[in-house]
Amino acid sequence: MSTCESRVAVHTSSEVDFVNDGYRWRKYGQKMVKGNANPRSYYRCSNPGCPVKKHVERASHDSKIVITTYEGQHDHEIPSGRSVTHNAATNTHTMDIDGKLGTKSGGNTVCVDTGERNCLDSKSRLNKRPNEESITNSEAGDMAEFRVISLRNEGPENKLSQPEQQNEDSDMKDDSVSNDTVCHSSSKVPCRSNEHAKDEVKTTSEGSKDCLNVVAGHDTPSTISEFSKQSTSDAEPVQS
DNA sequence: CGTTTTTGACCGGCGC
DNA sequence: GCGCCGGTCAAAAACG
Repeated sequence: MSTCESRVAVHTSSEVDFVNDGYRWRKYGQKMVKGNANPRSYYRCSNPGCPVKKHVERASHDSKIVITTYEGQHDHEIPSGRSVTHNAATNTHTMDIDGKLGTKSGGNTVCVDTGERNCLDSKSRLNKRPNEESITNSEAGDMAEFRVISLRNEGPENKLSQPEQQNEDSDMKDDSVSNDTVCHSSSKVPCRSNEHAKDEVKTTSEGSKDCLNVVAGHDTPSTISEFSKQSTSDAEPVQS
């Protein structure tokens, strides 16, 4: 169980602290965590039997950055009604991203998958995990672009946030992060209100990358370095 | 009326 | 062994 858990940290630049991913979530707790003035909220998938959980918190130094950590995999489809518990307020802002490439106020989302989605494949890429891909695409209803980086950790790597900034080198050398998969996808916002958002997708390749670094740089420096690397060279295969 | 949120308490793991 | 901290539970309140 523990070995096959998947953990995905999603960094979202948004003013509301909720990322609409298409699923229904039920909040079951909220806690103040050390080193962060903002509380962390704990959600659980409302679907009966679904083990997926997620934590939502804001970056301590940048309240615009929302860090959502997903745990586990949904064993069901996205609720057709798309009756998400919260509004996808982000979407509205997200659109602005289009005109704000490179600015941190965009609506970019950075996903860092630090879990073991498939214990078996250590080096397999997205094509090997249709699941993840589909999830990312459809579930990322939240905004224009989504990037998922799967860092394969064997367990001890629970702390997504490195205490200190390490060199990307060390990061890559790290045993716990032996494999990383970059999943890059652009998704259209699911909500009706988003129907206006038509072209946010187009900025995918460059805009997100740019913002990506900005956003990520604030939070998980080391991871980020990988981001830029990966996304630059490896991000595309996913989608197309 | 059913579902979700809020919030304090409780529990287990970890470091000292 | 003790204290701290993160995560979860559960009862009550709020909401649609």
